[in-house]
Amino acid sequence: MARKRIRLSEVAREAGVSPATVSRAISQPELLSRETLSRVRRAAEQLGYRPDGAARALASGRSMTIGAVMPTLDNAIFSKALQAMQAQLAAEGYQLLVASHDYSKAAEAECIRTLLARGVDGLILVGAERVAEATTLLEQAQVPVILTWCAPPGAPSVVVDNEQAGAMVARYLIAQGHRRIGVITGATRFNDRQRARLYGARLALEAAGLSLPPALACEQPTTLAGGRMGCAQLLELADAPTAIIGGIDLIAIGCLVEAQARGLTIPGDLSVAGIDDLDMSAHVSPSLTTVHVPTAQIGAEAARKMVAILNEQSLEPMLTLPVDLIVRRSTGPAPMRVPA
Amino acid sequence: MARKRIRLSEVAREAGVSPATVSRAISQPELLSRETLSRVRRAAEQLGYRPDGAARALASGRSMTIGAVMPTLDNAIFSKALQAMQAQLAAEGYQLLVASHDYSKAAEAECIRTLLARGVDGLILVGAERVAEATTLLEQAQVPVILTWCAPPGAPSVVVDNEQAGAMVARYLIAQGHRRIGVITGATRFNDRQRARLYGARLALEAAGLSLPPALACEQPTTLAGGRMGCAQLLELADAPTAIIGGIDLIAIGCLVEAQARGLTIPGDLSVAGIDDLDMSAHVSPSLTTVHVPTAQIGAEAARKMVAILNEQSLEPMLTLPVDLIVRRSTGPAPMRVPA
DNA sequence: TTGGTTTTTGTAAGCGCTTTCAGACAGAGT
DNA sequence: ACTCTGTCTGAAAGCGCTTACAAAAACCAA
Repeated sequence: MARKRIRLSEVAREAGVSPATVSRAISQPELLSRETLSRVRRAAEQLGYRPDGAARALASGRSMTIGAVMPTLDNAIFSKALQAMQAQLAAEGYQLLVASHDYSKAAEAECIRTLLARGVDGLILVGAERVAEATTLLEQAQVPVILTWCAPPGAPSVVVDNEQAGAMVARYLIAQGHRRIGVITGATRFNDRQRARLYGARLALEAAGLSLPPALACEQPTTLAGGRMGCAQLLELADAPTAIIGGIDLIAIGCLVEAQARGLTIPGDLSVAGIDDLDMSAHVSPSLTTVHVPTAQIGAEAARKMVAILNEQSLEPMLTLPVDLIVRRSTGPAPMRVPA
Repeated sequence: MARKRIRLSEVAREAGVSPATVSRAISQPELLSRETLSRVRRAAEQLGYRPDGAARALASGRSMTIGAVMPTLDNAIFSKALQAMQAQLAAEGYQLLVASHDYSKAAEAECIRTLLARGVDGLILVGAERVAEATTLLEQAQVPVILTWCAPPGAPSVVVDNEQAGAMVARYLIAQGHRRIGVITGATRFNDRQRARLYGARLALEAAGLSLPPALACEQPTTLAGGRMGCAQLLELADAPTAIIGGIDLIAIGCLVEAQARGLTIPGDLSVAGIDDLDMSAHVSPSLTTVHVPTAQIGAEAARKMVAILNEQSLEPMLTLPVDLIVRRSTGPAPMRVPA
C-alpha cells in the first residue's frame, strides 16, 4: 500500500471546492455551509487525507506543540506531572515535546534553545533558576513560558509553597517533642525547590528556638540510595538526630530503609518524614509521614494555564496549589532522653 | 527586547551571500569554503539567527522529531526508558514528541494518528499489539517504526524475552521447593508483555509437573496498590500459595507490603518475586528477588536504532536484550508442610 | 593558453498549508 | 426593482526554508 501522501489540493479537487475551503473545513468549520462542509469531509475521508503538521505550522505560525523541560523523567514526581500535562494538552489538541537535562543548567539552556528552534508555541519549565543565556533566549522568544513548582512572584506559574512544606514537617516534628532534627535534601545548588524546603524547615526550627547545625543538614542525590547514605551519615553522628526530614519522599524512604537495616525501629527510635507524597509513600513500612504535593495537578494546571494564555484568556498569572501535612506511621514522639 | 525573528534571508544579506549558502552553512557546512562558512556564521551569530523548525521540516521533509507512544509515563519503567531515549535522541539532534494512552487501544491509535500528523520522522511504540486502525495508519505512513519490550519476529524492535523472564522466576521458585505458586499480573488484555510473562511462568510450572490453577493467577492494576489487593486475594484462599510472582516489581512490592501487614514474615512464610528490577527493588525490605530488565537500555537502544534506520544504516532488525534473575532476600525455601 | 574537472555559490522553484481580501450570492428592507 | 446586509467561497500571496540545477570560479594537466 502506502501510496503517496494526499495533499489538501487533491481533496479540494475531489470535493470540487478551492483549497481555501478545505483548509477552513479543518480549522474553522463554522465558517462553511453545512453542505460544503460535509462534501469536503467526505472527500477527505475517502482519500484518507492527513494534514501536514509542518506545513500548517509554517503557514499559521502555530505548531500546536508545547515544550516541557524537566530535570529528569526518571523521577516519579516529574513523570507524573508530565503524564498529567500531556493528557491535558492532548485533550486541547496540543502535543508535548519533551526534553530533560539531568539537573544541569547548561543542558537546560540547550534544551530551551532546541525546543524554541523547533517552534513550540509555549514552554513549561521547572523552577525559577536558570543561566543568563537561557533567560535571554526566553526573553527573545515570543512564546509564553510557564514555571512550575517554584517561581518568582508575578511570573505565570503553577507552584506550591515549598518553604511552607518544609516548615510544616519541621513544626510537626517539633510538636512531637523532637529537638535534634536532621534534614537531607537534594543538591540545593540548581534546585530552588529543595532550597526552599530546607529554608522553610530551618525557619520553623529557629522559630521554635532550635537550630539546624551544619552537621544535621546534608545533601544527597534525590534517590532512595541517596536517602540511605544521608541517613547513615546522620546516624553515625555522635549526637544523632531523633528525627529526619527528607527533602523528597524518595530520600525519606531511603532513610526508612537504612534505619531499619541498622536495627532501629521507626518511629520508636527515629522519626522520618518526607515531602511529596509519592504513591508508594502510603505503602512503605511504616507508612511515611509526608507533605502532600499535588504533583499531577501541577502538570495539569500548567497545561491548562498554557492553553488559556495561548487563547488570550488572561488570568491570575500565579496559581499556588495547597500542600497538606499527611501524618502516617513513620513519625512519633521523640524518644525519652536516655540518662547519661 | 524581543525584536522580530531574524530570517535566513537577512543573514544572507548581512553576510553578502545567497540564502542557499546560509542554508548550507547550517545543514551541510562541509560544502562551503572555510571562508564563506565563517562569514555566514559570524553574521548569524551577530543577528542572533535561529532557524525556523517548521519551515525546515516543510522544505526538507524531515522534522528531526521522533514520536514515542507509551502506555503511561507514570510508571518508572516507561519514564526511565523515555528518559534514556530522549537523552540519546537529543545527542543525535532529534527531539522527542511524547504521547501516552493509559493502556487504551483506541487512545493509542489516536496518539499514533496525531504524532503522524505532526510529521514525526519515526515512531517508537511499546508492544506488538494494536487495533487494526493503528496498524493501517502505520502501514500507510512512510516512517520507520520501532517496537519495544515485545515484538513479532522480524519487526524492527528492541525487546526482552518476557516469556523467559516469567519462566526464570517460576523455575527459581520451583527449585526452592515451592509447589503452589501464585501469579499476579497487570491486565493481560492490552498488554502483551504481561501476557508473555504469565505464559512463561505457566510453561515453567507445567514443565515441572505443576500447574497454575485459575485461582492462583489474578490480574490487578500494575500499581503497588494492585499488588496489595492481589496478594490479599491470594492469601485468603483456602489453599494459599507459598510463593507469589508479580508481573512487575510494583505488584511484587505491593505483595511484600500486604503480606507483612498481615503479619507474615518474608521469605519465611511467603516468598515474593517480581520482574523488572526497579531501582527501589533493591531497597525495599526485604530486598526483592526479581528479573532484571534493562529498561533504560531498551529506550537508549530504540533511539539508537531509530537514528540508524533514518541514516539508512541497515542492521539486524530485532535486538533482544538479556534478562537476568536477581536473587535477593524476598524469596527462600518453601515452608514445611504443616501436618494437618 | 585551453579544455576538462572539481569545487563553490547562486537562481528559482517549490514544500503544503493558511489567510487576507474581494467577489458572489441570497435574503431583507424600502 | 435596487441597494444593503451578511454569509459563504475563491484567488493569490506568502510562511521560511531546502535543493535541484546551473553558473561561476578555481584548479589542473597538456
